[in-house]
Amino acid sequence: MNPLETEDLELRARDDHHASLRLWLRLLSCTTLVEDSIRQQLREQFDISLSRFDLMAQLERHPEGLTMGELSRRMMVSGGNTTVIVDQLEKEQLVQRHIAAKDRRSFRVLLTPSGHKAFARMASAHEGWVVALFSGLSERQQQQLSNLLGHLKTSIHHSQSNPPSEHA
Amino acid sequence: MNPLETEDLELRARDDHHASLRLWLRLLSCTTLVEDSIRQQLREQFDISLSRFDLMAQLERHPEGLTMGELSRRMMVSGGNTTVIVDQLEKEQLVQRHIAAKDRRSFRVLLTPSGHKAFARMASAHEGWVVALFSGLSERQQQQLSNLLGHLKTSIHHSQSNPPSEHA
DNA sequence: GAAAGTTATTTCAATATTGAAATATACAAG
DNA sequence: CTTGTATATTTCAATATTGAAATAACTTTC
Repeated sequence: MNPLETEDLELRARDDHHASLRLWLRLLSCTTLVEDSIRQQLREQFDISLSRFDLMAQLERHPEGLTMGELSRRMMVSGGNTTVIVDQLEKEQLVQRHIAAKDRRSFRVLLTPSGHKAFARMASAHEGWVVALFSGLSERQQQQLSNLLGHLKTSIHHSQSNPPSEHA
Repeated sequence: MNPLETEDLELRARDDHHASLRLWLRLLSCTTLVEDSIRQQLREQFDISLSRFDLMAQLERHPEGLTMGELSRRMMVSGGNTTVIVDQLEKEQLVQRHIAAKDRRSFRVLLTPSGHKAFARMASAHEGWVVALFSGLSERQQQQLSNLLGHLKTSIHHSQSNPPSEHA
């Protein structure tokens, strides 16, 4: 390989790096835009935090309930944080800790009937906001975006469980 | 329009909604994965927070310096937060508040020489992590993803300055 | 050149989040 | 049974972030 080719490759590589970096900044800024908008709407219209809404959304999808650990993992937050949020929601009787007979270390967290009702009201508005925020993309573009993000997610998960060796 | 057609449209609409929701959750989860990974690496290898790194990155790109307001807007965080971060970095002499003769309300924040040096070291490692995290996507896929996110970002910004009227 | 309004930053109190240590229960091996 | 180890949750202190009020400097208008 002659010097010129080497230089070309290095330039290419450097450009790729900058491209990945730009891509990451763009990804971050889109997420922040959407997240801030939703957070603000939830606060204004329902006086609820995004975390609490998210936790209720997880429970809605799992009528059989979830343990604290499952909730933490799904929401990608610490266990300590999950405890706080569940405590708050339980105080307002929107969720309930349901002790399992089997294993007294853990329990399932469930939506109460009133939690279910409250969530239904919010979820419909929430869905509308999300649809509106993404409506600048066609259905086809959204599908593409979703596919690409799916790839990305899988590959990150995979690389984290099988980290590349440092040498060779 | 007969009942069947109505039902079809409603189903289509509902599916689209769920599609946008799923897309949003996927976007969020990719961002969280990347962000947590970078945050952890920065902490482990350089003992610095992501916020502080981000602020220095903004300054690196603007050798002429940025005002507090510009920094807040670019980093999409509150002014109060920016003050705290600049205070910390200034205490460690990585940045400097440079008073402008013109307008004594504001000033430009600049990287100091040692800040510049420290950032250069970190930036190169950081770029490597980002490249690795996105390496599951081909160059072409990254380009596509970047384009789609660019559209999304623009359309959200546009819709927020020109909010759709509620009726008609 | 005051008064009124605007812009830039900081301060402060409230809230959110993490990560580590503490607690409690379960399970497995001897 | 008891000891050791693993798992599930909570507590707690430290850190991060926001948003509103306070402060200071500038600009416009009369």
